[in-house]
Amino acid sequence: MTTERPKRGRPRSKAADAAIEAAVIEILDIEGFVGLRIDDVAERSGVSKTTIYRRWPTKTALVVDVLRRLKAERIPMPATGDIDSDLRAIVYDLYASLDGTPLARALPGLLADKSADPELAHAIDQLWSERQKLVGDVVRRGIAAGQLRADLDVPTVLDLLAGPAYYRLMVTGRPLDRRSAGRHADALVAGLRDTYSPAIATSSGTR
Amino acid sequence: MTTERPKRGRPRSKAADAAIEAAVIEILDIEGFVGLRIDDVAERSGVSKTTIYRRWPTKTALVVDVLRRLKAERIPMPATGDIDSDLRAIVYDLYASLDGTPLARALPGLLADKSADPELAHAIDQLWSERQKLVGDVVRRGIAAGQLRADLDVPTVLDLLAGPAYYRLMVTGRPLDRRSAGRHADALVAGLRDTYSPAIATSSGTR
Amino acid sequence: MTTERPKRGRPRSKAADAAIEAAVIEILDIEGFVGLRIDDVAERSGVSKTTIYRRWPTKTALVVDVLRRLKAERIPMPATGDIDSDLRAIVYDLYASLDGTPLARALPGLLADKSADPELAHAIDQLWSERQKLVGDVVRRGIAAGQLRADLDVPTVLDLLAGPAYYRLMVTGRPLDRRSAGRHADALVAGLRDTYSPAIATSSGTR
Amino acid sequence: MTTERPKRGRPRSKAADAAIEAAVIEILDIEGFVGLRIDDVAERSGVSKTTIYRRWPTKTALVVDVLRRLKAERIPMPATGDIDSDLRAIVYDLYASLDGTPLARALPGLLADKSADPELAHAIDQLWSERQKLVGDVVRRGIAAGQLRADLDVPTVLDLLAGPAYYRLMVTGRPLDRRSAGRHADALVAGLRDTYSPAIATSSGTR
DNA sequence: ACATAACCGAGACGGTACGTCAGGTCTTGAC
DNA sequence: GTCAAGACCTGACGTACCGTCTCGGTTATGT
Repeated sequence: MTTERPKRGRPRSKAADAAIEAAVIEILDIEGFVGLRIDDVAERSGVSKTTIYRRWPTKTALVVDVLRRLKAERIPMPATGDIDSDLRAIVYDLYASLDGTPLARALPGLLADKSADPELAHAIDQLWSERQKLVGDVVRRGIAAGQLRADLDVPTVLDLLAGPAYYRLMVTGRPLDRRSAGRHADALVAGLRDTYSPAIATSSGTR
Repeated sequence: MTTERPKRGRPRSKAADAAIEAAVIEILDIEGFVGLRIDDVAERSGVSKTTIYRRWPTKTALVVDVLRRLKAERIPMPATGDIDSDLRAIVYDLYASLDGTPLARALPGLLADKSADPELAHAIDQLWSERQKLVGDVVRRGIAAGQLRADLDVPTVLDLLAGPAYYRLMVTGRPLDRRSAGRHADALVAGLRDTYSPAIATSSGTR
Repeated sequence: MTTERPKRGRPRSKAADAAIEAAVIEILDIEGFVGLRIDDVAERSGVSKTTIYRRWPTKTALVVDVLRRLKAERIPMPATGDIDSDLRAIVYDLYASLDGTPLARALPGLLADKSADPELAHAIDQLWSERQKLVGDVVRRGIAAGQLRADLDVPTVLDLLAGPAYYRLMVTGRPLDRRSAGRHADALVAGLRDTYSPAIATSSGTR
Repeated sequence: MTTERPKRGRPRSKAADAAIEAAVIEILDIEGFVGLRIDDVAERSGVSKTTIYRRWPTKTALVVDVLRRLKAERIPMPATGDIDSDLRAIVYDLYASLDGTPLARALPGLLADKSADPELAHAIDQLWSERQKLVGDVVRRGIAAGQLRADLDVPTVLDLLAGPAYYRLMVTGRPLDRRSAGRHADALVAGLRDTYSPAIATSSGTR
């Protein structure tokens, strides 16, 4: 129960929200974040610039919020307990979320402003926070259960899991398809696993 | 011999070049790429905007070129043949080059425009190309020599080596100090190595 | 009897009218017409913008109407028949109505829009029409009675009587106090009077 | 010799000045001051908005300056010494300057902002200052020479001379043609003159 | 020696987008 | 049907930064 305030005055148009969101996504897909102009969003969505600025103080805030809502729709990440398949699922999921999605089109531009804008930094961090927490739990459990190497710490593993994807997206520009996701997952998962017994099983059984 | 043209007229001031470069680096450090204004570069360097634009067609080209020259100063990467220490050296070197350097301050902004500007994309790629080639050779040799797992391919390893650093730089914003470089190197090198004998050596000897 | 229709629904609040009028006058006094914002009128009067716009189609119409009502309160101009004192009374009255009154604060702004807005033009003209008619009668009688120079026509006299006051109000900005009203009246009345006998009386008797 | 400064940098385009001025005058004539939009001035003159704003901080300043330059072109007012014809010339000249001229189209709008903007007020006052001084001299001499009534003071006469014209321009909207100028001049000049001998000449000779 | 050509500093210029503001309309729930 | 609240559209404003252009003036070389 979030207070359910009486709601006086004309309520904000939900249609406007939807139209704006749609327009942002479309333009993002065509022009990317840098090429996205608020005037264009206004025109394409049929909503006035005033209305956009009433809801979001700046272009950046608008895009972040649209992305946040998209993110929210995603189904929760399955955690089976099998460290191998869980890590693979995490990697595949990450790649899918960055392959041709609005997020992928917007990220480079957003991250460019991040260091200069603390509020933006926080907002962006929020985008992953939830998921990162879940992934962290999986990793922690894996270490505790002896499925992952004991010399690993959680933040390091998170960096290793996510890094390559963002690197491709922003630096090399190479595709983030399932195939490359598979390669990264293979190499990482094999390397992170505890190497005593599973390593032998791997060397014979994997691939 | 690059033609050695007759050189009529007043030669371009070398001092201007130096002053511009210095100004760009300073401003980059304070403001980052997005906040860097060429009017400011002109004022700070004591060089006129005209002169700047005579040499570089655009702000982006200027910054890329400054970075390129910085990069060129770096000593060549040592390749000892010992895959373990070579990979570690590569990782440490990468982290050092992204920790508080002008490159680090400029990268997010440059990458933001990359997808929309093919020329910029090419210029940025040039920045690493040489080094990437060297790293590729090391990895290739490691695989051929059986020091690295046989199921790895070169591009994948490059992504794994470089990804985490860029991820930290641009996404999480966490520091890229030697400590974290060490953690990443540890985890990666252990995982990438062929797991038969070296794995045992590692499990007992590392750290 | 204009039928007095049955009046369905909630009757319009008379209190709202009063509050709006008061707010307009106050704001006019502080900000003038240009600086008067209807949002401010709404807030200050405690009446909603909806209500204001239900009654007046535009900011200009609102202000004109408020002025009209103020004007209506003024006591009718005394016409004694003595051309001298009548003209003086007219001038004094005019000056008083423009010295620090809401009308004075609003006029420059209203007149600015006048030429572009016929309806406004008409509404403003209405503000004086009645009084102008009375003044016209006085002048006409004065001419007919030989008290005023025979070569004068009514519109010219009206311009001469009123012009200086508006000129001060809008152009020079000098005060419209009784003192200056007296000076103008003296000069005008003396000049307009028939010059045969009264002129001699004046030259000896005035001041 | 006003130092003739060395003039560094690209000089301001005189063509731009001319084009802007012309555009302002044209638009003023069609739309009046209120309807004049900087964007339109830019488009019509072929000069960018930036350039306009570089020279004048605001629309008002622009218009005032254009008017000032127009005013400057006017030939100096002839002062013959014959009070009668001098005053008539003054009145005719004033009417001509307000009949269908850019000044006339701009004035109501400018005066509307005058009371709220001290800088504007000063700028507007400057527009007449010179001429007012000359007229003042004529009046002063007339009084000293006994040609004008001794009970008159200069400011009052200035108000009487100018007032009716502005009143017509802004309040009644009636035309300011030569005919009405003549009527006002007749009435005023006759009234202001010393009434002993000239009055008789006038009553028989005028018209 | 002196003309020529390219440079340089200063600063105006055109263009594109930004974010803001005020007027006037419309929509909701309450009365 | 009116009211308060507040969202909404329109159209203009003034600002910021980019990259270009135009001056007057400065070096170098080449005849």
